[in-house]
Amino acid sequence: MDQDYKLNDVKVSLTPEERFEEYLQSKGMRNTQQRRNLMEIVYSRHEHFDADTLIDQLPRKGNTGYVSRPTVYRTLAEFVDAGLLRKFELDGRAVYEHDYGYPQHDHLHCTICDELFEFQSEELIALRRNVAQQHRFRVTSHRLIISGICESCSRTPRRKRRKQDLI
Amino acid sequence: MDQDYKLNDVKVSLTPEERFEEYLQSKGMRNTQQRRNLMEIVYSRHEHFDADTLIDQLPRKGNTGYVSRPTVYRTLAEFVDAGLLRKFELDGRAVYEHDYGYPQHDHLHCTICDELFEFQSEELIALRRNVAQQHRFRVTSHRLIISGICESCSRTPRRKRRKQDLI
DNA sequence: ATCATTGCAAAAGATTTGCAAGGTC
DNA sequence: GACCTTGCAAATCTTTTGCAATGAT
Repeated sequence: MDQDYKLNDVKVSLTPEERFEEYLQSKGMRNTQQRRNLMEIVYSRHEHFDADTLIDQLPRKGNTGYVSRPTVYRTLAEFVDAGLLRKFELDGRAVYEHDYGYPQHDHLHCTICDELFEFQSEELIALRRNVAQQHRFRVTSHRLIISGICESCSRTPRRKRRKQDLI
Repeated sequence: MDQDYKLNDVKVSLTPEERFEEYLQSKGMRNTQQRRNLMEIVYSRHEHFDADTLIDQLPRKGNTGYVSRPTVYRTLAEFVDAGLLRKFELDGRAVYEHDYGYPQHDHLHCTICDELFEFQSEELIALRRNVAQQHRFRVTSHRLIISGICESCSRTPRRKRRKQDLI
């Protein structure tokens, strides 16, 4: 919670909590216990996650800190809207990652262990601008995922960590 | 149905029908009327489509040429497996496009009219190779979607053609 | 005749919604 | 106190599956 919200050349003046607070105020929304609980878990580590992973990290029903499934989905959408999280689709499910205070990047996706690795490329930004210009297209964002097999899985094949396997 | 299955520098010797026939034979599978029906519709035009769009183009239940929803899904998976179609996800639903006989390309996605525009970029291939090399990653494929607003929608804003709107 | 394939009905998985009860400003 | 938010239950949307009947070779 006391992390430094700078990474590489991206600097930000507000913590994610502060920024969310601003967002809520500007929308006439309220900062509830559930939203604070989720904020804390989401920012406790810098990793890609989906709704179910997040729910698994929450206290179970009946315990303090519990947040219901619909509220998790609703709050994730708010985090995205507030610019705190970025959302994308992988194999038909939604994946979230930190956006606020983190530089633009893309992903390598290992189809064996299901891990996501980040990389940055300025050439991609140039490419994107060129393509858009040729098509007279006004770009708002892009998503590049390179799929394959990561170094570790090339050496020591591991089984894919999948939802079904956890039952 | 009598198209020329060459585009740019990609040449193929078999029609999609022939290639699918080969695939079926090699797998001990049978060429049924349903599969032929779907093949014909899928190759009647070169456009991106999803399962529902395809089903909408089929005759309704009770008419000749009808194919049930489960069979449509099963057959699309076979087309992908046979290398005839490529599949990707957009806004949580599966989108298909011609693969066999068509060159590798990526997409611009207009978030207003929901249209997909294709583009090719050799720099992207080089970029992909470089990134993979740096991460000792063995690439099998990639997917780049640039989102924004197309030329036509910048001039004459149109409403998004969405499933819900058709009811 | 054998065995793949189909259509039906139902299930499954992820996400969303209506609404009454409760919480925040 | 006004009204935003929550949790529940149920709905939705897309895709998948079990299975008996049908069809292809």
